Parts: sequence; structure tokens; C-alpha cells
Amino acid sequence: MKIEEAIQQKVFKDIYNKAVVNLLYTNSYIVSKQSSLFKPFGLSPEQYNVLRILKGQNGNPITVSSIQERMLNKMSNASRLVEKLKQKGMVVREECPTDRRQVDVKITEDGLKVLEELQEKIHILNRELISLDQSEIELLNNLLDKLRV
Amino acid sequence: MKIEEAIQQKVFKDIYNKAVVNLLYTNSYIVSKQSSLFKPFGLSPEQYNVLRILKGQNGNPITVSSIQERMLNKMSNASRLVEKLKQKGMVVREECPTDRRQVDVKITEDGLKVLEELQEKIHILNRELISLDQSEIELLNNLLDKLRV
DNA sequence: ATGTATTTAATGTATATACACTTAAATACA
DNA sequence: TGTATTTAAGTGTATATACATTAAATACAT
Repeated sequence: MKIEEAIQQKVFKDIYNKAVVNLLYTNSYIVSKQSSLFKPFGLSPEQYNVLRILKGQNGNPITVSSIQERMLNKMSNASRLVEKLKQKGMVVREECPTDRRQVDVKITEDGLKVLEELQEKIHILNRELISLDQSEIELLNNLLDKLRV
Repeated sequence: MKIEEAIQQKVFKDIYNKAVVNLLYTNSYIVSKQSSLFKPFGLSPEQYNVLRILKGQNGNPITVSSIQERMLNKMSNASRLVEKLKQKGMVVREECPTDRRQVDVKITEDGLKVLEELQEKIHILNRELISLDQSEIELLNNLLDKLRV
């Protein structure tokens, strides 16, 4: 759907402005569908993102600040997100033995189980979200990578 | 910058997943730079978005629900955003004469002045944010429009 | 004309984000 | 060694978002 229809705006100042608006609107489109998927599992998109980072560690612990660096939204509060996930039993947190300022975080079996249950649903959702063919997706990924300085 | 570097993730499940992550990350990149620009003016990106919609009315009032429909984030709470802008004197709100359930919202002179002060800065920021040439931007806009069902 | 359904905006509540600040620990270095 | 600086995580606070609910006005079927 053309962005002009989606937000009922006929003209844009220029194509730079239109691209920014288009990117922001597309984000909102993705996040709202992802939220609906995650909701029955008691997860927000950013909480899911933290879980996914932890799973990528293959059992190794990772510190809160490393989680923060890998997050999609660099401004989100990894400390509080980890706390929420801990309350749900999806992660454990323990003092790092080599540096007592740091906290090692690991995903639990329960956390892994939730990710497993979500896996196929996310796979399907991703395909629905990005209705482009393979070569178009590659083009999109390249444009996004180039766009950011 | 390649998304793999940006979030320190070497591999993605597939290109659909990579595209979703790339879009979410790009959004965060844009929003954080926009926030910094708006902050000295006491505006959040979504408040700015409401002001911009009101300006597009060229002096005609618009109801809260129409603002909501035109917002980039359809889930945001136009009612509360209008209230915030009213507190700052950037909009006025009055009962709609033909339907007393509705509320007519208009931008004030002060609101217009703030937009005017922001205009050139936003123009420059948009160019910085989207570091692509004309034909690439058109391609990006087309891909985003097609991507959303 | 009356009762029911729908629409509109506002509000309550839980959660998330942005960002400054605090605390504790580790490190640098005079 | 002792003091200063830096780093890591957590916390306080204001604001924003998501979503359900409420209250009032209007539409509409019977």
C-alpha cells in the first residue's frame, strides 16, 4: 500500500522526507503485528529481542552492557528488560566472577522453550510482513545498509 | 553500515528475518536522531507528527480521530498528544458544533512558529539520515510500499 | 418514540522508553 | 599506596505506548 494512502497525505516535501516517513510507518506496521504475535507469550518485541540475543550465545552468559550493544533499539533499558524476563523465569542473572560490577545473564530452559514455540510463527509472520521476492529483499537490505552512514 | 556490524549478529535465519531486523534497526536510528533535533523545542517525534498533520490542514480544524488515522503510529494516543501540545500552547481544542462528541483541533500561531523554526533543520537532517541518491530513494520508497500488503 | 448499537474522546492502568543520576567496583596513574 | 577516573548496572522520573473501559452523543431499527 502506498504511503500516501496509508497516512492520507497527498504530497511530501521531497523524496528524502517521504523515505523517512515511509520507514517510520513501515516500522509501526511491523511492530504492531509482532506485538500481537508475542502477546500470548507474555513478551514485548524488545523482550523477545533480548531472549533472541541470549539464545545466540549458545549457553554462554553475556553481560547486561553487551546485551544493550546488540539491541535493535540502543536506547532501551536492558537492565529492566532482563529484570522482567527474570520475573517470568526466562532468564537467570548472576554476579560475574571475574568482574563483580558485571552481571552474567543466561537464558533458561523455559526461555528456550518459549522461543521454540514462537519460531515457526515468527517464520510465517516474517514472510507475511515482507511481501517481496528474494531479489527485492536483497535490494532492500542493501539500501538500508547504505542509507545509514 | 551493515546490519551485521550494527547489532553484532553474524547470521540471520533468512533474508526475510534480516529485512525485518534491518527495518526495525533503521527506525531506531532515525527516531533517535529526530528526537535529539526535536528535544530543544520540547517536542517528541509523535508530537511533531501531530503538529505536521495540523499544519497540513491549512487552518481548517480536524478531529482527534482524523489525527489518529493519519498518524504514523496508529496505536499512539492522539487524545493525550493533543493535550500535551495544548499545554505548550501549540494547539487549541474546541467542541465541534455539528457533533458534540467530536473535538476540533487547530494549530496555533505559536505552533506554526515552532514548525517554521524546525523546517530547515529537518530538511538537513532528512538528507543526513537517508544517505542515498535520488534513484535509490525512489527504489526504497517503492520497495517499502510494495512490502506492506 | 424508544431502546439498542455505534461512534468519539477521554481516562485508567500496566508497561516501555529516554535520560539523568547513583552506587559500587575496577582501573589508571601521580 | 592513595586518590581520581572510568565503567557497569541499577534506579528515579517524566513521558509515551498499548489496550481496555467509560461517558456522552448520535444513528438507527423497530
